[in-house]
Amino acid sequence: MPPNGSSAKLSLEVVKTACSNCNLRELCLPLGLNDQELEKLDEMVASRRRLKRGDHLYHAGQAFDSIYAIRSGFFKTDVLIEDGRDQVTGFQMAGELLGLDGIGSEMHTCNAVALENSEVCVIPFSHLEGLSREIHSLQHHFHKVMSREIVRDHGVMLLLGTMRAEERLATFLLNLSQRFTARGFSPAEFNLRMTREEIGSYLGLKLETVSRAFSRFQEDGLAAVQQKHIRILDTPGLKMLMTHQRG
Amino acid sequence: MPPNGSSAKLSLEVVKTACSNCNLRELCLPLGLNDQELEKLDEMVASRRRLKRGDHLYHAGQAFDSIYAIRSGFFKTDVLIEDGRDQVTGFQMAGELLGLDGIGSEMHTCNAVALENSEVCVIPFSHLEGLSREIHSLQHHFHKVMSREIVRDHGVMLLLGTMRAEERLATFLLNLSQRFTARGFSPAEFNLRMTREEIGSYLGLKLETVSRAFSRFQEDGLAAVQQKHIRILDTPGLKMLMTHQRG
DNA sequence: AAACCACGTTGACGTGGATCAAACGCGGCC
DNA sequence: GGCCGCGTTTGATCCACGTCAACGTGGTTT
Repeated sequence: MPPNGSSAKLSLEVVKTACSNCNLRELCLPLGLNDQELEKLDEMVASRRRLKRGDHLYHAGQAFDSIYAIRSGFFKTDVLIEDGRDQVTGFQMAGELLGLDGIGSEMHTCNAVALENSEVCVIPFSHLEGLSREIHSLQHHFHKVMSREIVRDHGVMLLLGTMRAEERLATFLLNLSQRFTARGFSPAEFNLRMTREEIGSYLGLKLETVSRAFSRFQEDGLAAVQQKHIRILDTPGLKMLMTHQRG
Repeated sequence: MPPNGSSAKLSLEVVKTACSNCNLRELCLPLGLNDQELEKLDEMVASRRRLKRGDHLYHAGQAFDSIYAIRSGFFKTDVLIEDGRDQVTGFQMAGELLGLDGIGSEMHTCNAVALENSEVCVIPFSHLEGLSREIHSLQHHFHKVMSREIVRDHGVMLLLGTMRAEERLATFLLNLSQRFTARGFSPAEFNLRMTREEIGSYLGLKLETVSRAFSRFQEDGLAAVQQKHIRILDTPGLKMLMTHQRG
């Protein structure tokens, strides 16, 4: 069984799985709410949606009316322009929100694609705005989530604007590791859900460069890489790569 | 007198210049509010702050409690990390908001620096959250503003991840042009407030590359460039550069 | 007006990553 | 089991941009 393979084991529970008994509530929107607030939140979550690997949760251009909380699975978001250029803007995992990009223009501005079989909670945005007028802590937490998304994007801009290939990949691996850890998985060992090309698109590199950087990590004893299976061997070494270097 | 030179002429008006009679209200937070809602907004804007060229509005690490609406002037925001790397994450002009990055962690995560003498409205964030619980349209508009910031960042990621130097610069110029236009200035002629190095940092290029790209635009008749003064001569040509090309 | 200084331009050269190309590994499917 | 096809690895070559260096320019100081 793969370290954090959430793909297998179809859960049979058709039971009411609401925010109040969701084990992601400390990572997701409910954070900081009390019991009765949580109950209100339960009512807001309109429905669930299951997606198979490769399915689109939404497309760029599609009308926006809900945001989505990932219950399980793994997604990428990407933007593409006429001439065929394509940029992966992020990879999202359980507990994270999708669709915030659509609020501003009332339509989605990127594509969200499941990279493995996944399930999301559908949160009609007007309900969220309504409820966050009632529940201060929900309002505040939602603002924090949006703000953090902006900060995350700034981090990616820093990466794309100033880092060299291996620094980018090291940063990427450490970020994944940290997020897996927060979800109770191994910090050191995991399976990538995305291809080299998708990693490359996210990091502003070509797939060959990503592959070579992985090989280099392997040579240098920083990580054991076998296709999509990653084992981080030297976290401090990767951190060094990420921050240091230059000059 | 430069086309849109807001630098000179210190206005002596100490008059009450509130949102309700601010000529930026269609670009800024008040958008879509009715008269009585606007009055409430007036009360929320706690104070003004004037900054001279080079002054910091806030520093990374500083405690967050307010966001800022630019009344006049021009800013940059940048993040920098230990090893000296530095990424300009945006340039902001009148009517735009600064400080959204600070909500998530209760402290600012980037530096905001005035690139010319500027004035901002100080908006205590708790007041904004309070008022947006009362005024639905304010709440919704604020969410839109944050969302658009995310979308803008995705655009920059696309630029940094996939474009070549001249495409980046063309995109940058057209974006500035469009924003100046929205503020009633000439779409074709303006003065840059930032140095080549700052442009380069924003676009993920070195200052020499920026300079060369400007020279190339000059040669190709796309724009007349004289130090900081820019005159766009061939907007369609720049658009072509921006989107097309590749392959 | 001379001297200074920050910023910008231009040239020569080096290099990291892109591109092109070939082979390999692995899972899916008859 | 053997074939097929996608994803990955690896090598050889190329080129856009970075680096280093010299010089130009416009604005400010004295």
